[in-house]
Amino acid sequence: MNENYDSLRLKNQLCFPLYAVSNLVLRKYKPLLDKLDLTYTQYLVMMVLWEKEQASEKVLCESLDLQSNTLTPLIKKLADKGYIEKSKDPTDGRALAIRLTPLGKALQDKALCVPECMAKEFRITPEEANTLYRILYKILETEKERES
Amino acid sequence: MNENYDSLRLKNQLCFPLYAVSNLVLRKYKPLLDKLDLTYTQYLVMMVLWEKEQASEKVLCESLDLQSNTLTPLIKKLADKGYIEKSKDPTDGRALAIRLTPLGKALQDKALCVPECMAKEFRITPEEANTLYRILYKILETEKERES
DNA sequence: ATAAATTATATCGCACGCGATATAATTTGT
DNA sequence: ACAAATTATATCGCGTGCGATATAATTTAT
Repeated sequence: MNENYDSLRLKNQLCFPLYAVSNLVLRKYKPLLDKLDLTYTQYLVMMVLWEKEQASEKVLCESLDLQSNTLTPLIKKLADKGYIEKSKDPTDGRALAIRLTPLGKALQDKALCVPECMAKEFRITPEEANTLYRILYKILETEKERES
Repeated sequence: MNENYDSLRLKNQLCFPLYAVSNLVLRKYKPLLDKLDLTYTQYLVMMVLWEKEQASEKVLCESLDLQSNTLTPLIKKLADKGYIEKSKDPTDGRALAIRLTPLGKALQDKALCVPECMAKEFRITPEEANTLYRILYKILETEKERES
């Protein structure tokens, strides 16, 4: 191992702490979300629906930067749990109209403690949190521009 | 949806851009790593071994913040590909001694282009990259202190 | 009008991550 | 010395993510 390979040292990767922190955050959420019978990704879907009340699968895919091969089975699981219901969009026979059930709507109240609890889990300053947020969204938005 | 639920809006989560960027980065690495017959996590393991030449599974777990249920099968796959070899540590019968094969060592040269290519993928400034790196490692290290 | 292209959703297979648990080897406590 | 506790690795089951591909409905092009 000489300095020619410095670029391959774990400590010189930006991707690794990103990956490790992402895993860490998912582990932290898990016990909280277990109480709501939600996985992390299911929680994200529910967040979109708590805001929008109604959405197609396509809208969920775009909102969460995921694809149908991830969301199709996940939506089925949320429907099986009774949190959402699927129907056909009458204006476009290809599209799903995904809506919250009363049970799914009620879950929002139980979820209010989740952001509260998570805020206590990470000891970074509000400035650091803001900076992190801003840089991460810059990466996401740069990518969206590139795709179009 | 009223302001009482603002904390549950997707845009107010820090976890979501973290998760989305992490997924994005993995997607970006994939075509590059396919050429080396490595997955992303396998690449991380190889990076540790390129630096250390020899490591136990425990060392790999600690280095990558992963557990044996993830790494045991992954190590087996790397061994099946001929990149590493497993033997018993003679000083501790429980531990594995994991070492690079010549093929695994040679792979490092083919991997040199990976950080190069990835650097071009993300249009953030060096300052932003540094800031991101520093905050992410702060989160990881705060967590390690808390565990101990 | 209708064939071709596009779009929205669905299916399949593979490789993780991780909670839970099991097994084998070593260390600790008395 | 030896039973109990700890440690290192392994196994199992589940839920993603995603590349590849399929299917059905809509839009586009001529």
